[in-house]
Amino acid sequence: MSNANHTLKKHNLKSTESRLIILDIFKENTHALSYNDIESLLAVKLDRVTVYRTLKSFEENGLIHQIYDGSTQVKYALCPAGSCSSHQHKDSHAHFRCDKCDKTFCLSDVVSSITALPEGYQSKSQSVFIQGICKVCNHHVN
Amino acid sequence: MSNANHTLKKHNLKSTESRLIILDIFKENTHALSYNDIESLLAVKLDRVTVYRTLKSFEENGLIHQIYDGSTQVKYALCPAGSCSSHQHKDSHAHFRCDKCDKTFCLSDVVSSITALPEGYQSKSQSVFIQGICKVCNHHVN
DNA sequence: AAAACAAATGCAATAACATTGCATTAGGGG
DNA sequence: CCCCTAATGCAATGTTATTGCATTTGTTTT
Repeated sequence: MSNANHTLKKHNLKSTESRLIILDIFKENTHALSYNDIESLLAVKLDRVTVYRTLKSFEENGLIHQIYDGSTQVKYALCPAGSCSSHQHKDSHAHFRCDKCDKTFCLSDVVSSITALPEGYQSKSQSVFIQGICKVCNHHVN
Repeated sequence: MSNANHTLKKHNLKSTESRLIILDIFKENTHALSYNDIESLLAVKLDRVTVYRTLKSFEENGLIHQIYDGSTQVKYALCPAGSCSSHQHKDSHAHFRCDKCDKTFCLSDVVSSITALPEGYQSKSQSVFIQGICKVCNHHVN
């Protein structure tokens, strides 16, 4: 059984062609993907609805998480292995958006801490969003 | 000259009826507002396009900033006095979304710090997004 | 205070993104 | 290999946001 196949099973997802294709796309791309990104990376055309529903099922089963990075479309990225379940997403790692290439990355190792919240507020989760220049763009200095 | 009038002038915005109405709505609401929120708070009906364009002009002139809080619509909130210009938004304060009432607030005093970024990444700005229970909802304990 | 000009507004049309219902197909347990 | 359920694809529709253009309004100049 293929690796991707196994991943789907592990997350209680029936292994279908569309899901394998989309999962593959995520595994081959280190940055977060919007619906449009995925569509343009598809070798075979899949129906729009199928893609949206696949993303939804992946998300509900803890395989990917949503990222709001200020672009008009929601983006998705693979959850760090074992960190998310169908019940709760713990995508509390940092997200980094590059001002040059506009790509958004998960930085799993970056953690944040905050000063105390005002009286009365209670925090359940927090996440940091960083903007700057990514590794790749920093090396392509013009 | 009214206070709101003065605020508009200060941000190089022509003082018009629509702008005064919308600015007023922001001043009366401490949480971030989406287009729909604003529409339903309007006493007088304004054209959708006018509202969107007003928000755009406010944002371009440093009066409000956008917030992406995971809801389907972009939200807007007043910028902390004097912190933003037409050239750059410094909305690096924390944003807090309440799980109960679904409102999103700016917490200007909450600051965050992060651990070092991976080699090659360079940060220009960062912001924290916190989810939890807000002040008001914490007091309405059922 | 009125004319003149530029910017803001409102309407209609359309674009961009996302979801629903339903008939058909395919995965996988038995 | 059959059968049942879940996944898929199509068509239709919903939601959010933007554009072009004619008209109106705010402000500057005289």
